Amino acid sequence: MSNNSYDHKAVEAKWQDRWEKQRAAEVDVRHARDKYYMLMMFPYPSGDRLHVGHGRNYILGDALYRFLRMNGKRALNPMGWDAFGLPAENAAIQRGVHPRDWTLGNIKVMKEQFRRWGILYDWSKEVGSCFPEYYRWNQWLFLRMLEKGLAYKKMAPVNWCPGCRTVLANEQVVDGACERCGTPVVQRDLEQWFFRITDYADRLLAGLDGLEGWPEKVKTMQRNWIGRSEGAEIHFPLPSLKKESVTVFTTRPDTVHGATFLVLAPEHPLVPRLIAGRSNRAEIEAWIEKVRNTPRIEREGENSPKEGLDLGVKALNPVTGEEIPVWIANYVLPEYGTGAIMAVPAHDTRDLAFARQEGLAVRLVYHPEDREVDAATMTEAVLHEGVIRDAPPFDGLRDGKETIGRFIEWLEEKGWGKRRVTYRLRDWLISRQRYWGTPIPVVYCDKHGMVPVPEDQLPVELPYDVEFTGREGNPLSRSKAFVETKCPKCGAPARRETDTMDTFVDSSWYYLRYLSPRDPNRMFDPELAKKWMPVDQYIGGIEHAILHLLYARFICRVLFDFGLVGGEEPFANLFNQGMITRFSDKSGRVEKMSKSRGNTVSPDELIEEMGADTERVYTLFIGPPEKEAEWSDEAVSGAYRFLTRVWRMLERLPEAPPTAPADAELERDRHATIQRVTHSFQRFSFNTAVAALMELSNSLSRALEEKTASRLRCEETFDTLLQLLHPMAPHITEELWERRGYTEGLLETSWPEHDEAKLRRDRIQLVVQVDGKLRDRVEVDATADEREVRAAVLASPKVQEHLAGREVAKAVLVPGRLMNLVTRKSA
RNA sequence: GCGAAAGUGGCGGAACUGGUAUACGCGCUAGACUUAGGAUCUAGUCCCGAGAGAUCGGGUUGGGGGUUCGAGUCCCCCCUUUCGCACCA
Repeated sequence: MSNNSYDHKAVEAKWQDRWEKQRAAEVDVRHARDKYYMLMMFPYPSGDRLHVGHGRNYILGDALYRFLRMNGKRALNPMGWDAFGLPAENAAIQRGVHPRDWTLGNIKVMKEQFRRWGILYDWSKEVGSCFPEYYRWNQWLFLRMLEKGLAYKKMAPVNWCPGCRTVLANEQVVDGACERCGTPVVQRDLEQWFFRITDYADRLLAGLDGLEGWPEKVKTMQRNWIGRSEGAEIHFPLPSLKKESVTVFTTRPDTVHGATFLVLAPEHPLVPRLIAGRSNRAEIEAWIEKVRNTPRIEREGENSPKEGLDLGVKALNPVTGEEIPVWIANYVLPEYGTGAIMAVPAHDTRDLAFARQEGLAVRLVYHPEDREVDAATMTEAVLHEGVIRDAPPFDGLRDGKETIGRFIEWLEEKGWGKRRVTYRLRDWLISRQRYWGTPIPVVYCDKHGMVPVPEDQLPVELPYDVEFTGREGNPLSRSKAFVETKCPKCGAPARRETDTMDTFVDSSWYYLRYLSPRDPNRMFDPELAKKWMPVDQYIGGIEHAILHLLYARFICRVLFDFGLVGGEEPFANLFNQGMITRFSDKSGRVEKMSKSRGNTVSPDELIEEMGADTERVYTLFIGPPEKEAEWSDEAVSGAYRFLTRVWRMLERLPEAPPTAPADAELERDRHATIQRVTHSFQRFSFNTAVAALMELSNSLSRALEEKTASRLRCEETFDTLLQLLHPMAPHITEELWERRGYTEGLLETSWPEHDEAKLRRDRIQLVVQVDGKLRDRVEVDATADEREVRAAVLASPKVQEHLAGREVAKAVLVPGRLMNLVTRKSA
């Protein structure tokens, strides 16, 4: 590196090496003077090559980390791997590589990429969810939750491929068929494990209000996902089943007398009994089976037709005493509410559509004393047709919630129903019929049934020696060595559970493990957790807005209830960076950068050609980080040119004269830039920070060119430029800093502070407006009072010209900025 | 349909609490240095009109209205785009 041209390859290799050797980011969590906990999302080491779009997340985080470091915060910035998952198992089936080897290989590749981006992680805290030292604590957590009734088993449908005789993930089902063999997929009920997240629905909802450091967007998405709705459940007796009744949930109990039929989900538990003696039973069952096997996406789709069958059974509307038909239909979902609805066609568009289609009665509910029927609550179509109009038997029905509340009380008095809140949120299904995940630590014994694995027998390790065919179910269930075990209670031969856990279990508590990654005795250290939690800054993609972030909030509350963490919320501040897009030749559109769309840019080639610093600066400069940004191949060179100019400036510094007239001007620019860049960093506005630094570089370049600043001033400005630029372009700045003769690295320097006094000018430019229009600029003393300013303004010939003799009715002075003369008499 | 965010030059985008709209960069144009350059440097670059010229006048932040001395920014209506959710009873 003896020559003077900018050899980015040599510079970057040198500093990446040095940071690695110095282990530049390590923090002793026990002695951290200045707690600041940063978190990048827990990446999945997929086999796909990383592209520059992925880089945005990490580059942004690293810029922030370096900024914090220079501001005296020894931030904790760990990285680890969400290493379990489906792609590893697919790779094993397709390429015969063991999931573990495949995953470890990918981790290596990704770490190397991080190194080449110049990103500093605290690798002494590295964790990987596929290692027994990590996943044993998933198992431990599971056992604790089982103990508290937060983990339980129930029947739930899975996608089943009869061809491969195996369970498929939703993404493996293409157009209702198995992606591998093309056999139509059917729904099959299996007993599966769940976490009772619905018990925490209200707390998860309430907690969102306190999360001031989260984007509104994400909070709204979580609120909608939880989907709390208030209403009532109402019982409709079934005369044919004696004491049984159908319980429905409704948000509009006040319309119950308009209920002209009931609709049950085909999966509703009462259905088999209702059709027990019927002649067309077989026909109905076949139809139910067909609906059940309709892929969920299709069944829930907006445009899929409503289909239903009359069960030929009657139910009693408790309020009207009328007998109404009971139907089953595909548009009623078993998971929501009670899996049954009262259909009020006059007040619900879906019920109306169905009633029309099937020729069912429509009854409008209104009160005789209401002059106008509440049109908003009623389907418009009803108004145009003859329908039965009926007054409710209860005279409290008017507008609004209060009425509904009183109505529910009335229902409760009569014993016909009661208040109820339901959630869209369902319990978290954690069972996966897969090999590559955390084994669920329970054993089945003929005598004792399901027996939890005792804590001292953890971890239940995944066997390595397993065969991957993609057929005949879970590979784990074919491993004799794994399945065959002894009952922990009686020692009799028993079978292990072969379901493994959803990887969202792994990622819902990893931030706690970073604090004591090698602790063999505990999931994490509660003392350290209390000290470091919540995470101060979490950075990641919007794609995790709901599932991951909701599960992590849930598990944090569970751990809080266990007394292991000090707060219910894991992440105080959340930042979601936008995606990088690029024009795709395939589709002819600008789209999210991805391998399948063929519009990726490889960091390898870019780094080879222009360097990691160029990629970093461009990525930060491209636009506001929370928004999407379109990658432009040409614009990248702007960042490269900027860095080259900075590089060349070093050898131009000696050209500056010992003393110079406009010293103060450059000094003001320097301080203004410090202020702007610092402020930009605090707002995550990296694009404007880069712009400000380009401006300072331009100013310095001009000063050198025109010899208007002294040598010392130029050197000082250059040094500041290097410091401010360091978080974005760490390699080149460290190299130049060293060449400037400093022995201490830039990371160890403290972030420059601006001096208000240096920003002040003796004379300032003031904008002059006449009736709000810009007419002139005048120079006045910075200390001038209103009278003096006014005198200076009126002295301007241009102003006089535009006043054209009119009288000034009012003069508005914005100190330091402008004066507006208002004439406004005749106008 | 419901919810959220956003519309500024040829392009990506600046403009902190209302106060010089278009910073910075890309692209483009002209010139310089070059055997050459997709290298580098210099100058110019929102639109319309006037002027040889420095300059001068007018207009412009999706459209319309309002508040204000003053609106890209605040309020109301409309249009468009993007994202999220959805047979949720």
